[in-house]
Amino acid sequence: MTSRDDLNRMPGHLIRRLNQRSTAVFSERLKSAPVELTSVQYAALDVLAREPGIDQARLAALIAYDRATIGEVVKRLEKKELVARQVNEEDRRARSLRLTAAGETALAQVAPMVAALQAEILGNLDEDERTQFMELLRKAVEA
Amino acid sequence: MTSRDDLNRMPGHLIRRLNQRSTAVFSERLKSAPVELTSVQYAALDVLAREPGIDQARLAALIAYDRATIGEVVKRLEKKELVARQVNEEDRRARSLRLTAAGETALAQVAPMVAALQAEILGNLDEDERTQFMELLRKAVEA
DNA sequence: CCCATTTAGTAAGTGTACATATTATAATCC
DNA sequence: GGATTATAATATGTACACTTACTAAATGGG
Repeated sequence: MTSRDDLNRMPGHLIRRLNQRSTAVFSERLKSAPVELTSVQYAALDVLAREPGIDQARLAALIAYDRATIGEVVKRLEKKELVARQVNEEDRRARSLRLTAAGETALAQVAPMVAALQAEILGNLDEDERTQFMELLRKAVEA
Repeated sequence: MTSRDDLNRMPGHLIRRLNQRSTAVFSERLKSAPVELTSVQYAALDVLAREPGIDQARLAALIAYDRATIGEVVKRLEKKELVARQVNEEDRRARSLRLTAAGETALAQVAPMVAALQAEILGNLDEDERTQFMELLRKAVEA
């Protein structure tokens, strides 16, 4: 007999499925938010609140994306008027990024929802398992 | 002081980063393959080898994707002549899918590479941790 | 048998995600 | 200080990934 279910023993496949679940939970919960955001958009806002004035390259590095993707994400956030972008006069290649007032408000409203939904992503695990899993996850992702 | 590093304590963020690592390892290793495949394309070939003749809806269900995405993936595999698609005469809405000879060959060549790269995805974990992690991952993803 | 519902696939639209190339600007080296 | 090199952003192209809407075909109930 050939081995059944090979795919479901592969880390790559299971990781993809968990990520899928993660984004599904995120967008489902965010539907009831005053401002609808994707998880990437949320991550960007979160970082910009902590480090106002950084440019797109630094933002990309901080949330672990390539610059091209972040360029698109920022463009959409700018369109929604949650982020303002201006040429950095010290380095005219760079665009300095900041939250707008609406961006600050949106982040404040959404942050608790995002925090709350995290447990649901790992809803099949109990408290202990979740802690354990997070520890291993952190280690697996380390530089 | 505000809490530093919130993002890096969130399952969602870490899961995304691990998935990112997973796909990066996959495409990096597959560059030296005789046929270059994405991880989704590989998953599709793998399932079709086990269950020849299934339609796109069933394929989508087995690898946990939506039908629209699988439609695109299959279209590309058909273009590469790795998969053949024909109208199911018992249900003319459905398209019956099979590997071509080239598809069988490609899968046979690539399967060992894919199996080998899985450990690398969790390369930051030791043997024990990997086992543990896989157990929790499986549980987290369960229906 | 006929209509309502369901289902398979496709189409259209949005949003990542990344590689590669190009442009503008900055920094460095000779 | 002019050429070389590096970097920020944008542009282009490919491949997911999902939602909603649509078409065609099958099914189930009355």
